[in-house]
Amino acid sequence: MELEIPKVYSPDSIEPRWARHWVERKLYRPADDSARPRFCLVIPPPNITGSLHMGHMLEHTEIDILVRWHRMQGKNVLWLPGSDHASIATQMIVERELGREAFPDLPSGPESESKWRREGQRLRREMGFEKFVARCWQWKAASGGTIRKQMERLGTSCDWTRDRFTMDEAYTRAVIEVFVRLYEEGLIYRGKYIINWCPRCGTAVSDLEVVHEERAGKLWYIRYPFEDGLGHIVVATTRPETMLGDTAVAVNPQDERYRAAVGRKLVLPLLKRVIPVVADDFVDPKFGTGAVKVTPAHDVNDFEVAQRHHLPRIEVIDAEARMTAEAGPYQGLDRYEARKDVVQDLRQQSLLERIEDYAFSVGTCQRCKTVIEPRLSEQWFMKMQPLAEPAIRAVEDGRIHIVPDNYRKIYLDWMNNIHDWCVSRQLWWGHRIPAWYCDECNEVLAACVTPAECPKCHGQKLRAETDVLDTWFSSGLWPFATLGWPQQSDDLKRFYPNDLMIMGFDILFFWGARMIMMGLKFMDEVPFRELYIHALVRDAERQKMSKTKGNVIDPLDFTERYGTDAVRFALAISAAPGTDIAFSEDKVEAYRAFANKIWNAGRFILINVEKLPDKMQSSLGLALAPTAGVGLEPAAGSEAMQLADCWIFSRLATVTREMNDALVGYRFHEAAFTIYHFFWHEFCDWYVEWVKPEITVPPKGDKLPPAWANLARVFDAALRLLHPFMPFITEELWSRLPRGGKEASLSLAQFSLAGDRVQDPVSEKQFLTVRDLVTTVRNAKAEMGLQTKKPSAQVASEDLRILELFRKNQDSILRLASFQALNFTRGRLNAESGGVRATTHFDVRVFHDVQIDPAAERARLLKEKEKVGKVLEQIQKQLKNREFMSRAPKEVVRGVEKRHAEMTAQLRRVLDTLERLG
RNA sequence: GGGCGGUUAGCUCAGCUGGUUAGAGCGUCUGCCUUACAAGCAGAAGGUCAUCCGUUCGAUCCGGAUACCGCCCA
Repeated sequence: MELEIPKVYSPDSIEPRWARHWVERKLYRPADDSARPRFCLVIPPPNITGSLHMGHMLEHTEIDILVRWHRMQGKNVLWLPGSDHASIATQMIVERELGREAFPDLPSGPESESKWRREGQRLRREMGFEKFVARCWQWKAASGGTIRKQMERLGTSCDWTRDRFTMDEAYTRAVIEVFVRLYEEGLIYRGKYIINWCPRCGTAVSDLEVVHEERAGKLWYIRYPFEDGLGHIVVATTRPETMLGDTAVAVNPQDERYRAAVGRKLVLPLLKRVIPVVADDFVDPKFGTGAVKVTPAHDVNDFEVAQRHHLPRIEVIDAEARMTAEAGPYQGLDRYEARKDVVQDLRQQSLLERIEDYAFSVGTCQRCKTVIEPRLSEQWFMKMQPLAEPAIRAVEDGRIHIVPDNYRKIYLDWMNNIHDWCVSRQLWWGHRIPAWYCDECNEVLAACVTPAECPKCHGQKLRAETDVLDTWFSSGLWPFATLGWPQQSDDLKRFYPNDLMIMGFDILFFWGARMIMMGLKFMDEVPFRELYIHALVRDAERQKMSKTKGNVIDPLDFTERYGTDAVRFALAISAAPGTDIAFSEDKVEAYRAFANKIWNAGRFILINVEKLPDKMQSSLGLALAPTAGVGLEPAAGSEAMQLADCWIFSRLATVTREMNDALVGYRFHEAAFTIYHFFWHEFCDWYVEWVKPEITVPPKGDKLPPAWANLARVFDAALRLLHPFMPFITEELWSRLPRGGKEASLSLAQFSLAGDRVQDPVSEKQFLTVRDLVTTVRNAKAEMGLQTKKPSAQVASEDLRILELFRKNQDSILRLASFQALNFTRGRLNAESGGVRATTHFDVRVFHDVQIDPAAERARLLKEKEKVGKVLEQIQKQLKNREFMSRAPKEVVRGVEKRHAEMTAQLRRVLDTLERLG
């Protein structure tokens, strides 16, 4: 019979079964017509190209803990899952796949990668829009569900019947609706500005998608001669090849050195174009020579300078980062080849004054790491300031609460310095911008349905926009578009605004900020009440995990080896708000051990349940029936039992409250630690050990012993508290307990059973005193080398109540400390024969027949003397301090005084013993 | 350049608004296969809370400076 419950917990035989069960039974659909309070959040949608990484695992663990916790508190819970279409990433993957099919025999490596990619891009254009997008859908159907499968396996308790995708038909309608409305209100506009261009992806990207990197570079000092042949100006640049597009040189108007030069003309080296010297405040006199070249078509700042001074904009670098015809002899060269040639030519013409080493920051494409080319380009933009203002107010006035608090500042900072957002992408996979150009009157129009004719000139020649929208445009609508918007659906009415959003810091601006702006704009209400920013999972050395470093930990690999519960718990107990997590295999191992501990506690109980007569088993089931759990209280038992029961039930109530408090504040680590400590070091180490005799001895009569009811209830309650953290093992053990009713799942049961009325500080204190005695004598035994012996002991105290307490609990004390007999004496013990331990409330003498090493005993006592002496010294200093005595609160002073008495007595005893020892 | 965070045991981290002897996991050492669990049990060692100055009766905690490390933004 015992073979049915293996000694070692093996999650792999249990977790997949429950994972399937939870999904198949659709347990996590909210009730349709619930009067219960609700709790709702939407997932930050993982993208379809991804597979689950440690960041998701943490995010989903945190969300799932909260969701299960709320659900177990009786709330009507919706956690809505989904994924986003990842415009650039998906297109890249599909293109590469096309390229691979074209050159299947190339070895893998970066060279082949770029060849595949280039060929894929060519093939895409060749096959055309329709076919390519069909191919993307095909890929999505085959590979886009990876994360969903992984999430299902991990037991994520979301409502899969509401799974959403950003390119679903309904969702797409929402995206189009939003675009058209914003366009009609003038919040979306089209224009030619400097944007971030990725030459490799062949598309514009937003500021947020550019990653700045410090690089070692050079500063080239170039001479620009004056047209009149009288001298020259030296300009410094990090990008000499862009000089071909210069249309001016700028200096600061306050700069004395150049005052006379302003207004004069220069001859642009190499191309011999005549350009003016202009004065502009933007120029930093301390940079380089204080004179900078102005390249309006290839630099944001220069673009603005050019606007102010009405300078022409000459494009010298094209979409593939090659030099244009405007670059004259350099036409067709790649930007870096051109740099080399330009520098060489300048040197030859003695126009290169010097070259300095210079560390500069360069923007790279978040996707492909290619250096971004700032480029003049016609794109669609979104005006952000009008949208940002309400979003700022919502956070400032507390309608949205950002946790941890420091992110609030970061959010506000970003919002206050917001720039317009380039939302168009020169890609095919994504939401096509619903705009048309009239070839007859040049009108630009946006509409939800394809217009038949130009509303302005009634012309028929309408050309559809081919650009798609930035993926993040659609993500901004996620909290309401997933619920059916623009329809006024029931879900939308019931679940908007969401209660919470949990996301990583890396997407605070991409998503969090934009969701807030869009929610306020289109729903006139915040998208969520709280925004919790979770930490970053790093490796054991606190390094960021990255594929290039090769330090990525695959959560699924760990899950297979250690169990989902162990990985979840390791994450949860490390998840202090605002602190990154140093994750390691050691940690997961430690919490696998915890799972094993839980398993064995369950094993102990279940093995012994089996031994109970059937009748008692059903009584036990009744004791655990849901109705019986209300206001959980210990059943009356013997006096000794009663003490442990009152203690553990009281602790249970405290632990429950502490966990609730911790979870309200997103202190996952605290909640996890609280239940860990309770389960292992209180329930297992003390309670189970205490009640063991009553559980393992076959019960007499046919009434269920109260010890049984109590043990089962505490275990049951502990499983409930643990469930949000370790859903699998708790579900398994809970389902194996005898039970009166037939509940579908622990995940739908009540979280907390213990009410505050079982709080019992007196019993708690008494129990701790008894525990103190056990620990003290165990310690004495160990230090005297008596671990294998079963000695007797004498216990003395001046407090008769303590002696009485010990006497009442004598049997348990003897058993737990492994002693033969105890006798009790009023007063204190002297130390003549050694083996005495003194504590604040009692003394203990361990009788022994072994020779105690007097030197070791002496050393121990000297150490104690020193320790106590030090503490005492501090206390005395405090007590002598008049200011402390008069100013500190009375309780604190009283506490110190009490402690002074205790420590004095203890020191005296130690000195005594030392003296007797000789 | 602007802003933010960190520095606590050998390692990784807790320590919630200042108040008894600063905690945990892992690691280390000692003794145990005690009939739930060796992924375990019992016990132990290990910290001038980065440095300096200040506020306070009292500072790991509050303020300032320094050093080192890290992050974000431009």
